[in-house]
Amino acid sequence: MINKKKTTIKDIASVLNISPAAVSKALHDDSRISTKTKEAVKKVAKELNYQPNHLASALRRGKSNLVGVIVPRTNSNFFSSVIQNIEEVLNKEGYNIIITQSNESYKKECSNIDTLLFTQVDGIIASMANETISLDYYEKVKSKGIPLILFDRGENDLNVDYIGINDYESSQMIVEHLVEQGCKRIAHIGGYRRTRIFNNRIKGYVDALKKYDLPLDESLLIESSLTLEDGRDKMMQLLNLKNRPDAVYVAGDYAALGALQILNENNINIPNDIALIGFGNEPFTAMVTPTITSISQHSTEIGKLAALTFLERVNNPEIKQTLNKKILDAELIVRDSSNVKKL
Amino acid sequence: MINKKKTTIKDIASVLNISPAAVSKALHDDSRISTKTKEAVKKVAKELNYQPNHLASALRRGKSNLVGVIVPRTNSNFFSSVIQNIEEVLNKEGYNIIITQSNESYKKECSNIDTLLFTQVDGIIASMANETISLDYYEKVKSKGIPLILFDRGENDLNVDYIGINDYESSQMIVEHLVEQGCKRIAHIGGYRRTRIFNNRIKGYVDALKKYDLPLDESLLIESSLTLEDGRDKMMQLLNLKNRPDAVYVAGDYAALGALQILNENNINIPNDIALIGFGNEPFTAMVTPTITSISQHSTEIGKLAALTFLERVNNPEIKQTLNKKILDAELIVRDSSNVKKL
DNA sequence: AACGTTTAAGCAATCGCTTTCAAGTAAATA
DNA sequence: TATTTACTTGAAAGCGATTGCTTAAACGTT
Repeated sequence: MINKKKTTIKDIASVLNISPAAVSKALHDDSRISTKTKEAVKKVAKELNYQPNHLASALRRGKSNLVGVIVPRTNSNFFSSVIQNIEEVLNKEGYNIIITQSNESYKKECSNIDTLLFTQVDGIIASMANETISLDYYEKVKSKGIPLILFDRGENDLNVDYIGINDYESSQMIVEHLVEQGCKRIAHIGGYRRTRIFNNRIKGYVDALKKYDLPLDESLLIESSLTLEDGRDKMMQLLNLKNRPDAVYVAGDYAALGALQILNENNINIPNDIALIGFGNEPFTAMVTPTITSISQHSTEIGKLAALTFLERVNNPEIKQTLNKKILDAELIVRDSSNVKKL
Repeated sequence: MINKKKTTIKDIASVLNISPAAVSKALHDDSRISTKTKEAVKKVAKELNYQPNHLASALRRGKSNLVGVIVPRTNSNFFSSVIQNIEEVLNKEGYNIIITQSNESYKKECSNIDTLLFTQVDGIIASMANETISLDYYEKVKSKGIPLILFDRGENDLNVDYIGINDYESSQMIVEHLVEQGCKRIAHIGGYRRTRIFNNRIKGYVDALKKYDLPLDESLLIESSLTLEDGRDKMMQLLNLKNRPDAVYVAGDYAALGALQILNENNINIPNDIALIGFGNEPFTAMVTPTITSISQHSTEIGKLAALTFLERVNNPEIKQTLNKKILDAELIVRDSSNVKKL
């Protein structure tokens, strides 16, 4: 039968007639061990198919080399791309990641945090659920003294690292672009105001209108959960206005898709009757008809930066955790849904 | 300052003047401990904000309560849904999952396996990368004696558990449906033959043609990587035939989307000129114009079954690992791209 | 020749928790 | 009263790897 007993450093030690301690040191290229012994140890280790017991070393060193990642869902191009880049950077440094999903639920997010703390992760990188308002649980993480890095959804007053894009500026770019297309009545289906990033997008929208001398019509500024369904509802609401908008900027791609469906179903010409812009640059924005203009959030950079920020923290525990915002510039990807000239 | 020293069972023990052993037992509701002591222990544990050290108990018990999951990518509705359901079932049983992505690369998949073994996972649930042919690495997992469960991509000769849908039958359903729509020249853009599931789809397609007395035209049966790009290329290839097909069944939704783009770009009426069917029921199939008929793979059930299968294995280690296929029936979701009658 | 320095490896204590076995106490039985 | 029996708890031995402290030998230096 197959040998199921795992080989330990003790086994290697007894083969070579040296102590387990020497084996451990040899495997870590400790300078106190001779090259000859090191080679012998490594050779035997390979022969016995030795696999270090991560749990034991983690216990001893008080480090699990595991990093927890919390995202609202993995089923989104943005998050899965962020995750992939976090993983790439951290794997190189010997860390593994544990991914958990909150499904936009605060309760699930809390239990995720518990799970991760229970697993003795060395740090947590998270993007908060839409629902999340209370920060108790994140305070808990902070109080454990392990690095906490937030991205995208998570700008906050927790005094921890944050990585995101410039939402305010993004809104400005969008409005500017729409104005260039000749739009005068620009609506905004925004996210929940209590979420910082959505609030920033709203602020950017409002200020941009002011900048271009466009009146702010309260009926054109709508708060939404930004799901596909709600995008449909809110778009319908806009269509029912006596004075319809000539452009709609939706703060999320899924909701933008819902809006697009309503427009198509009502045979409204996009972008000539109403131009449409989303946010997030999900792949489907380039797949639907017409393709949807959107904002790219630089998921690659965000992921890498988040990972690097964690590494910085974990390698310099003496530096006190403080607010450290890294804000990236976003990019407007112009597609058919807002490209009036082209049509 | 915040108390960063973690409380251990020793701390609780010393507060109550009992032994750490008693505390351990009390926390596990061991019958040998009096109710009074248990209550006292739990109260103190809460007061001291005790969090069990997972590493220590895992080391001691030789179980990490971690399950590794390997998927080609999380950025797909199918996989992310499977993952979510695996997580749901396993969390209830006290397991956490570590998700890794292979990005369809065999090399990455191997390193993922190494990572997971290193992390001392109690089992691995995986769907193999497209590239994966050699099974050495999975043999390695098997030889470690930890449960290995494969799903979707992974039907194999490894003699391990496998959960998937009935690909052969799915193809039959698709062809049957197309025949009902009046199609006579049905093309199939299939996946790589070496991958069992794609081969099964091809077989189902071929046999179904026979069943309905349709001739098998080799130029209508194409092997593809099933990426969006390749879907475009292969669709183009079909359009260039002297004798075009009147229906195309694509073995993957992304490639089907590519095909749809080409058809739209060439102003070919879907489904009247050419009907189109995908596979996987990715959300975007319901978002594009026209919506794409596709096969739902019951990701929910697959995830749950995979998790339950793992639990069965891990709770009955005495039962030898054997081939144990669980094949679910798939469901055809008819949409505009193949609904001739409706238009 | 005497002593300090390097180099190479071992010893033993931990990390925090679990588990077996024995022991102590109280209650029950003979 | 003596002996079981049941019930609680404690002591101690690890799980496997790491690490500070020693030791022992080899090497140099006056």
